[in-house]
Amino acid sequence: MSRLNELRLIARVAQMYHLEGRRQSDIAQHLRISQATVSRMLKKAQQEEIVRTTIVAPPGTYTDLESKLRERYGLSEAIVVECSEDRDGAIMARIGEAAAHFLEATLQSDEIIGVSSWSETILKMVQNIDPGKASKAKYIVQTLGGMGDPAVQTHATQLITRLARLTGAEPRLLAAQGVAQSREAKLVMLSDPYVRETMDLFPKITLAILGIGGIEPSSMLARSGNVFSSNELRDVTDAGGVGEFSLCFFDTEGRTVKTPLSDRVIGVSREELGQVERVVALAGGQSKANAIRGALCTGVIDLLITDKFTAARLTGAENSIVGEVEDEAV
Amino acid sequence: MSRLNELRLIARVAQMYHLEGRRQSDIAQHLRISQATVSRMLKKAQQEEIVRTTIVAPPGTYTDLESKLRERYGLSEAIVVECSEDRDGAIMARIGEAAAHFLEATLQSDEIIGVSSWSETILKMVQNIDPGKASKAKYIVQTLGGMGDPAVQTHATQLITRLARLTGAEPRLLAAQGVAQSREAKLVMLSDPYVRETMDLFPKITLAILGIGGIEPSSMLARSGNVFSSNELRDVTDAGGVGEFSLCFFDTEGRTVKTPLSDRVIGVSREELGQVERVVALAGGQSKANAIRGALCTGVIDLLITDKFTAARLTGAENSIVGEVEDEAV
DNA sequence: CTTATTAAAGAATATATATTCAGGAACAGG
DNA sequence: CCTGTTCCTGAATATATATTCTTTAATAAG
Repeated sequence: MSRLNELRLIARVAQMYHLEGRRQSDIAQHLRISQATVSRMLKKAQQEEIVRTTIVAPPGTYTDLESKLRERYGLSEAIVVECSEDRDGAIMARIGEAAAHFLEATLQSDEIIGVSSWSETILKMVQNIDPGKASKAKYIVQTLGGMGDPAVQTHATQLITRLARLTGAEPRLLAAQGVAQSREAKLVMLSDPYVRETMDLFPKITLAILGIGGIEPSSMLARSGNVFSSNELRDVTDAGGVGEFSLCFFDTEGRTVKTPLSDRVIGVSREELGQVERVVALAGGQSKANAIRGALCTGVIDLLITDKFTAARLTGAENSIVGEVEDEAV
Repeated sequence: MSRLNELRLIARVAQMYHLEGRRQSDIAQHLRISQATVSRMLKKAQQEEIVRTTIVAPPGTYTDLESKLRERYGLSEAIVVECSEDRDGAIMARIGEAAAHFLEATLQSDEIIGVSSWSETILKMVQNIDPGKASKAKYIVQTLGGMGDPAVQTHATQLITRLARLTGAEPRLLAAQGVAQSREAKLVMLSDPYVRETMDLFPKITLAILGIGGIEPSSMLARSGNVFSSNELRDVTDAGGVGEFSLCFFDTEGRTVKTPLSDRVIGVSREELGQVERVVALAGGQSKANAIRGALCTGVIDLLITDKFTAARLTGAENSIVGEVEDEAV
């Protein structure tokens, strides 16, 4: 019976503290007990579930999917964005916005940011950065050489340069092909002092921003400006490759898939990425689910920004998200 | 759109703080923002009602009735106890228990406690005090002389003495009649050095514990050991008197009701009670509702301990309490 | 193109809260 | 009737949190 009286007092203390917003010392004085006791009572109130705290996720946020992603793939953070339709265009736009906000909010001074230049999602991110909202970064480092068509290279250069301007950082471009014609050609390029200088920054990158690519010959070949032959791609898929970031290929379990191609890539290595403090991946869309899953299994990625549809596929919660869900195979 | 991204971040911060129990600085480090920002985000989360805190009153407690009592009568605190049946015996027992716990929990060292000796509810309180749980008080002061029958006087003395022992205090008895035969008889008693000594403590009382009495001739006369005549009581009721504490009579609005009787009472005055830091009243039961209402209106009482039925009557919430409610006139 | 004004953020700091510590009492087992 | 043990306090203190202050930059008005 006196337990009830004790709980009543605790409930009253909790009421004064949480609902009336009074200070503990004020409550203590009011009830002629010590502040320490009030603090202990409040702790007990939590334990006894006399106070219950609920987080109401704002509509359009997917706290649960984010939690599942974090737990399942050991991510440091996950951001799942609302997206009305499961179309790549819309998805990339939403992810880009979220990534831009994330960058604005959490960018620290003097960071060295590595960017794998030619992902469309990253482009969307850059387009959405509010100039001045992001604090000063030090360098924006291009972590992968350009691809084929000089026009595309220009885009990459512009993306890096623009991001550098937005963050007040110095751009460090990688004036080289992403994929050299041969191992020898790669060595030649590496001997270029400018290339070297940029690549020497790779181990100093504090924040890497990656796109994740799938390996469907069609898009891959197109994107790469026909640097790869169909045969080379088949080598990758034959070895189990399901996707890549910065042209580091991996299989479903996230294991590195090494092919002759690997030796020709000029860009940041998986090992170097593993050393980076924060690796952020931006990716979403039906076709990429498998690639993303593999990427997450590499353990390289700290933070994933994706859309709700992809998040649902990745967590096996296809049927639990609000709104229409397609039962696309994963 | 970026507002959503901001809210998402806030929700995540709230989640980490409230659900995962992480420190703000930890969260700040995790998200690469300053602790100050986390603090601000958490405040915003409250404002935006992303975090909702609820106090779940333990079953058997009546937070709502307590709030209403506090608000309606300007009480510092109110305690409403559970009580299965609306019977005076059960009610007094429950109130006594609650009062005992209250005293144990909130008694400070070196307090001077005034007790109006002959209320049965107070007796129940004393019976329920856990020896040693209450900290040391200084004096237990009897604030009203004994009533009629010497046997009853003995009870009063025992109550005071016992409470004194339980709290490690020194008992200060009022060796006098509660109601003198005449004004002259009162003056005689007041000249007694022991009586004087105790009464000199009245202004120094830091905590007064009162019972509240109604004025039905039957019980009142019985209780008083026929000190009052029916006529005297009629004087009181004719003047609008509805109740008393420490034989200070008042009407429905809490105004003092002064009759010739008043000059014969030997006990603490209403004015002296008004000066006391904490005045606790213990009272409940159908028959006393009106008296309690008047008592609360005097403004003398800081804290009321009562039962749920009485509380409901006092707040006009007869129909809103859980369980059976009698529609007794108030 | 200036010059207020506002907003937002982190560093420094003030304030509030949690925890450690020491003391006292109850209890159990010698 | 003693211990040793546990539990419970409040005082002192360590720690965490809120706020102030200052800087920076954006926006609006002149």
